[in-house]
Amino acid sequence: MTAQVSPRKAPRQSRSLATVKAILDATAHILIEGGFAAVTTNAVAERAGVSVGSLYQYFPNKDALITALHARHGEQMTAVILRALTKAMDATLDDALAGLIEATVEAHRIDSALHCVLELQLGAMDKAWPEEEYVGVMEERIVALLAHHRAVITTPDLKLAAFMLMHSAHALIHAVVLERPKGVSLKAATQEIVRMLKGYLTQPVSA
Amino acid sequence: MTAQVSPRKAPRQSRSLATVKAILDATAHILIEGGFAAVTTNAVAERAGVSVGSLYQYFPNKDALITALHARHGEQMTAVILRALTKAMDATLDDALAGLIEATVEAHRIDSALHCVLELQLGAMDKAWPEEEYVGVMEERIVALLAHHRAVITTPDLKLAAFMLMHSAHALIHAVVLERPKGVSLKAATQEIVRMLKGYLTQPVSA
Amino acid sequence: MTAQVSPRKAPRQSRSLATVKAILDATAHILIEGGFAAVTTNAVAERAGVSVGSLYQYFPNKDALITALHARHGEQMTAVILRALTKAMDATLDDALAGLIEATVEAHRIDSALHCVLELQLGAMDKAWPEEEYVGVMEERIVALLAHHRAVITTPDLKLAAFMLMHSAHALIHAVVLERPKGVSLKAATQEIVRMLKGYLTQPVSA
Amino acid sequence: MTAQVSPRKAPRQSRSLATVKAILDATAHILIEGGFAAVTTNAVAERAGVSVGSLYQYFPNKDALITALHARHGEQMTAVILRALTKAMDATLDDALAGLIEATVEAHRIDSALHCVLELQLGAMDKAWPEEEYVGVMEERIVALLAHHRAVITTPDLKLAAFMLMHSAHALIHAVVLERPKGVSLKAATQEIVRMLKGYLTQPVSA
DNA sequence: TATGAATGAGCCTTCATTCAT
DNA sequence: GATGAATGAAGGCTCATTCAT
Repeated sequence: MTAQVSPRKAPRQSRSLATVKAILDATAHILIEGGFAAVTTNAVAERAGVSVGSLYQYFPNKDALITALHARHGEQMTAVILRALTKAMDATLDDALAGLIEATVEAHRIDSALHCVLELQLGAMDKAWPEEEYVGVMEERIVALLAHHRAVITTPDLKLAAFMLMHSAHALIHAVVLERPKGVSLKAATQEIVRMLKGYLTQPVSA
Repeated sequence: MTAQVSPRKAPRQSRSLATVKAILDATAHILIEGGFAAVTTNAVAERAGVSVGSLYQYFPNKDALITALHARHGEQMTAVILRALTKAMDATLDDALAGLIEATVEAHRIDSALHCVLELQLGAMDKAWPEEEYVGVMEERIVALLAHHRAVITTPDLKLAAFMLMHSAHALIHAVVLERPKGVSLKAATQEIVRMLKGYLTQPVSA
Repeated sequence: MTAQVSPRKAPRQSRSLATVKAILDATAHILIEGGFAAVTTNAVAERAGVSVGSLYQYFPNKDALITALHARHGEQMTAVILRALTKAMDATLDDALAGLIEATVEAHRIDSALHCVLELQLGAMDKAWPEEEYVGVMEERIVALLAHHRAVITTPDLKLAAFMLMHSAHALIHAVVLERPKGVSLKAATQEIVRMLKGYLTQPVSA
Repeated sequence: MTAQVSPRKAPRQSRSLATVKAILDATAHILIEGGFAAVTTNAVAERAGVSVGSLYQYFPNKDALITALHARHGEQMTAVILRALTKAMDATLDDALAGLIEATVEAHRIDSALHCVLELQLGAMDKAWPEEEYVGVMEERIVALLAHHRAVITTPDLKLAAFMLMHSAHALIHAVVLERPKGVSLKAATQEIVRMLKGYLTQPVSA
């Protein structure tokens, strides 16, 4: 994002970027360790090694802090998944699903603690990040993917199928990453999810 | 829940019960209307028609209030679902799944607003309700149900299957109750969930 | 205002009244000593001998504090002046003016320091007290008084005359109370004001 | 004010002067538009088109800023009035008074908004401008003027008369410029003030 | 000299909790 | 037991002022 052409001006810019990063990282840490209630502007500033004043130079208020963190995290995850979606277009349905789930699992492992806390605690604010926008994009892409494999899919309504896929997969991946039952490997669990989705999509019509 | 036979003691006890109920109801209302931030002990007490002092007679602190509400809600939901589980033991797998999902959907509709808020905003506290205990019980019962239908189920690991079932069903029911895609009836959505689960459990092994 | 019939409940009420009074008095003291900038809610509460919390039990915010002080002061002053105006209706023009000015001087001496600070510093807020209401009433009463003495007054426009009277008298009284020139007694100054007003009202038309 | 002949040094000096002017102008604008509370050093600097750092190069602190603005404004007004006073020495008492009042009215109209805000909100600081010095000078000049017309003035104490004149005239002009009663023209109001002062100064002794 | 990011003391306000009545 | 006024710690945020560049 930052073209490093002018070596003279870069430090300035990167100082700001570094500060913003430090603040968001501090927010994430405190959010994970102490929950939403522990995220105070003073605590964040202190942990980030800056003054409250600086925090307010980059974020207009406390909510913006959480929102920005959410956005950053969401973008990271979305990027991973969308990349997988793109790749999936050139594969068999089996491989597409497997690639997608594996990528999503991977995305969730990036910062699973943060992901969990954000998902659980962000409702405490009047939803701020345009999550739905990204979700909408993903839904469309998944519908496209399914349409691409229309031939082998028995489910009639692809949009409904995408809805079912997204929600069940998300919940399962969450559960698997955070509280996988003993004795089950992450790999096995991932395969089981793929198996479930595959079964759902290609289920004999009469069933 | 506790039928008091003695006419002398009942009023006292029921007074307390009534007050506790009023307080929890008030908490629920405020939580739904104004979110977690709106739940202040004073607001709850006022809405419940009692003094803050009285609130502190029944709940040692604010967290206990939320925890109790959570517990009450959880018990209500669990009761509905466990009842369905019991009934399901005497039905075909299809009917068992249908009954279970329908019951869960129904349970979510009891007080979906509260359920949503609790699930979304309760992470804000260090999880207090012994949710896992109930979840554990339910998991066991589901495993038992699956075992009962072992013959028609192709999934080898029933514990893993129960895990998959619970999480995907929960997420889907949530999504369906709260943000069902346009053009899809609640009934259709419910049937689709059943179809998915059935497909998963009875999927041809080779697939 | 507070009918002291029930000796049981009175203490409660008077406790509140006493607290409110203490808070307003503290505000006045701090305002006089340190100016508007020194009036912080914490400082006021401390000086009043109560907690900030209590301050906020009686005043919704800092501005309300200043507004209330202004109102209390304004009411005190207005009462004194209106009483003099009533008396003045039954006197000669000379005595009426003298009585009025003397009463106003007296009113300004009630708490001249506070009066001064309020007048100077209240513009700092978006005018809160309905001062204009009282001023309007006074203006009407003065016009009435002048009309009563119409015979000896040469100024044609009584409303304009009232305007001139009020503003010049107010400014002069202020100046006289706060920074009377050396060698001039308060009494002499007061008489001089009366003389000026009398001269204005009864000035020969040709002049 | 300081004409710089040297073409080499002038730019420097005038740069400073221009900057100071810009800063004071910005302060005035903000003070008028947003009141005392809106005057922050950052806001002033931004509006003036300079950095806060530069602001602090010319003014040691915020108070100095306000003080300087007050001084500048006071000097402008005083200049206008003193000029009128000088002219008035060569006129009849009537013309002298009329000229003086008209000049003062004019002076108040130069920047009545600023004048108003300064007068109202400046009490918020520990009066900083040596207003009294200027006031003292004016008082002396007015006494001189009155002495010049001693023959037609019946008021015995000229110093007291000057005091009365200044304060009543100032208050009336203020009132007239800012809240003149409906139906009264500025000219008529000005004449009425002159009439009042004339009446006061030349009032028959017995009255 | 000019700049403006950084600082941090301190302000207003809220709210969980207590305790005298 | 019930009450609710009182408490005061703590949080979000502002802004005068400084100082490295």
